[in-house]
Amino acid sequence: MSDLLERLRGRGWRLTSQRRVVAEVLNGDHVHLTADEVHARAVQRLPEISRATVYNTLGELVTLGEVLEVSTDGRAKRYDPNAHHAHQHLICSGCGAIRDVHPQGDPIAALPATERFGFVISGAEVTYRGLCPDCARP
Amino acid sequence: MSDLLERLRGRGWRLTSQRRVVAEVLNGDHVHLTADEVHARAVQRLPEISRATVYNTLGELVTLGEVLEVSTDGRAKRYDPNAHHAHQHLICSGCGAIRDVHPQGDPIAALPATERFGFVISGAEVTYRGLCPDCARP
DNA sequence: GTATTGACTTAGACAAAGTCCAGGCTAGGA
DNA sequence: TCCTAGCCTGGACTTTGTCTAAGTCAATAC
Repeated sequence: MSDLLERLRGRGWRLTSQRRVVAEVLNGDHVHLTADEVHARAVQRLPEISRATVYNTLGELVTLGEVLEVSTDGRAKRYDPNAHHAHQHLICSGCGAIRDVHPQGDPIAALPATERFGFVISGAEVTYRGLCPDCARP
Repeated sequence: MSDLLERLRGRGWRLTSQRRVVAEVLNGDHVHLTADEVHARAVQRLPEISRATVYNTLGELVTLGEVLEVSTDGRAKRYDPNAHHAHQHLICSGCGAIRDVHPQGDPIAALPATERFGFVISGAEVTYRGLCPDCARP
């Protein structure tokens, strides 16, 4: 946690109370929060923090590769602090619950050269969809 | 094309001029249009068609499994009429271009039972990211 | 400890994407 | 031809995110 903040300071980040709070919220017990959810939790610790600052900070963390942006449903983006461990997502079509999962093999390897159309491929994101045990119950 | 409309009529769909136009636009030469782009093209054929109708019709086509919704960048959703052929997407991080690609193997098979957490998995969506030949040029 | 300064933050306006609603219209069956 | 449930429209509204001008403050230098 303060690892993260120290790392960012080393990269020229100013260490403000707002950024500290956003980082703390992301590393709390809830993962995959939306920007608005991050803001709501941040406000509890720092009542005057603005929405714009939360958006800015999240955007910077994504740019710096410290946080992953996950587009689950085309609505609000979600932010995943677990960016340093390769993983994919499993989403419940019923209730929207998200779990981190670790499939076997590298999805990029599954794409033959003839299907790459000359692109330089930098990453692959896999989203599994299904019903969680609660939503699948009859 | 009229295959599609006949199929939908068989499912109890009313065949209105608005729905016909939306289906025609989707099957035109551009794939992966946003809802707004679909609307813009539909208006050229049927000037009084409303945005709400385009959104409703696209939503119904997605529900019926005739069209795929693709969330490329967390902004506008895009609609892919090629829903009956399993495929994934390759997106250029530079210009946003999208190509349909066909990876080898089934991504669902790559997810071991221990990583499914009791979910009933219904599908997997793979998004490859990279730079297209034009954007990769120095 | 104080001064300085440029990066950071704020409030609020704005924009884009999508949804909802009341009222009018119409495709398809009788 | 008539009827009616389902469909469409325009416009207001919501949600998510961005931008801007003015004020604030962390880090550095003195």
